[in-house]
Amino acid sequence: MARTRAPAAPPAPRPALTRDRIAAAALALVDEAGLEGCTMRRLGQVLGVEAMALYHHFPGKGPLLDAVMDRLVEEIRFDPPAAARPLERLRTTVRSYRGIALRHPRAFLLMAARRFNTPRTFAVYERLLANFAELGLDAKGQAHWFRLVGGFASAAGMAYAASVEQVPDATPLALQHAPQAIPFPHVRAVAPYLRVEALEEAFEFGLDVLFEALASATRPKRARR
Amino acid sequence: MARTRAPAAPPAPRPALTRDRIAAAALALVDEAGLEGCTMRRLGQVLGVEAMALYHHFPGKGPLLDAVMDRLVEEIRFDPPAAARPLERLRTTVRSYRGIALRHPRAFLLMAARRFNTPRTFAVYERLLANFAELGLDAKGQAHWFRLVGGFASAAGMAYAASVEQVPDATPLALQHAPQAIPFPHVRAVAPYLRVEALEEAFEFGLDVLFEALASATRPKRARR
DNA sequence: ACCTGAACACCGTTCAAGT
DNA sequence: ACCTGAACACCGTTCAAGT
Repeated sequence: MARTRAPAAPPAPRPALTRDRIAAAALALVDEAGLEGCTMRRLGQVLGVEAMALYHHFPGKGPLLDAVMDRLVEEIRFDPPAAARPLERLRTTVRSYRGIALRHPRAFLLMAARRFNTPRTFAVYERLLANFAELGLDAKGQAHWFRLVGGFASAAGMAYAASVEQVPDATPLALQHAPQAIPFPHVRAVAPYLRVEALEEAFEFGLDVLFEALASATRPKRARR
Repeated sequence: MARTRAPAAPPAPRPALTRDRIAAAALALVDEAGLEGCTMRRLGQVLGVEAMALYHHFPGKGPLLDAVMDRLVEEIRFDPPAAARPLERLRTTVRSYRGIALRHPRAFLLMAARRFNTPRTFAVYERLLANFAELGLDAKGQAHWFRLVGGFASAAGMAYAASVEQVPDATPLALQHAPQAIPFPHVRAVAPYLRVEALEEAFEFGLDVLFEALASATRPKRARR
């Protein structure tokens, strides 16, 4: 019965339970076990505490997931204005947003499916929209380009997540494993370029198209020099 | 105890349980109760059967959700080649894909997060890629433009779904309900154009940008006339 | 204030049994 | 072949109780 670990020492003076420690453990658990594997009970177990203890720091699982998102958006990179031109800084930011999917493929769904609802995530919106504003876009233009560029980056992250994720209920993926068996000629021909190894290039292609269009939409019409 | 409905009649000669009837009921249940509300037990109840009976038609919930996706992709519109030019037919198809979110906001997440894995969904890929091929794109170009245009449409559908969906664990949405309280000037200025009422225009804006770029990328270089 | 333990109302799925 | 009923191993969350 007795576990061999820590024989007689005081029962592990575990660090105090805080919102930050809980959110960090939750993200780690999602990374390891997936969103459906991150349960209040397992999370409590990881933290050496009963599941119910978590409810003293978060009113429920929803707000806890919001805190996980707060941690994810911290990985978005905003270069200082002096670092490069507005368009190039924006490109860095968009790349880093999609890059979250590479490090947290199982958590990225939160970014794509949950609303941004916390002050931290709103601050991210603020910096991002400020960057669009720097390009000379008015409020409507900022919204439109944000939806276009942000939507594409979000979908690109999801595409990566879906490609590497072995969700338990997924049926076998012919596209990835047996392309020669596909009875559709176009799909068969394109399959190599839809594989996970090709996602990086496809993302950069899309970025180039979008930023070229954005550059030409925001370039001053006269005084072109 | 006795229910008033159907007093003494034979116990409702319910139609035979088939994969199609189950999938249709599942989609209706998702539309009504959301993805998390569509449980095997409730679905059985809707169909007048024990939950376990469903396992005789589907090996599990994953394949059942694949069947729901099969029903969703049936709503994607492919106009016949005679109807319009390839670019305009493609635009119709992309619009109709994002339109699924308008009719099935709670089910659309399946399209964005689950892999296409059934013959029916592969047939959709085939018709879509064939349309890209008509534009003169090679296999890699088809893949890249599919990722770009399809990703944008997918994200646009998700944006709509997230805007209308009252997920139970969502924290109050300041952006939608109390924009004047937002302490971020850019967010506050742009908020009106991010609301659900503005999504249609933002989607059409994105479509215009993408299709203009696609048109210029596939336009024959010489013989421009 | 912070955590526990038992309980409630659920899940998806397995398995043996019915017809 | 098709469906049922009981059971298993889970969920998120409530509530009363401990310290």
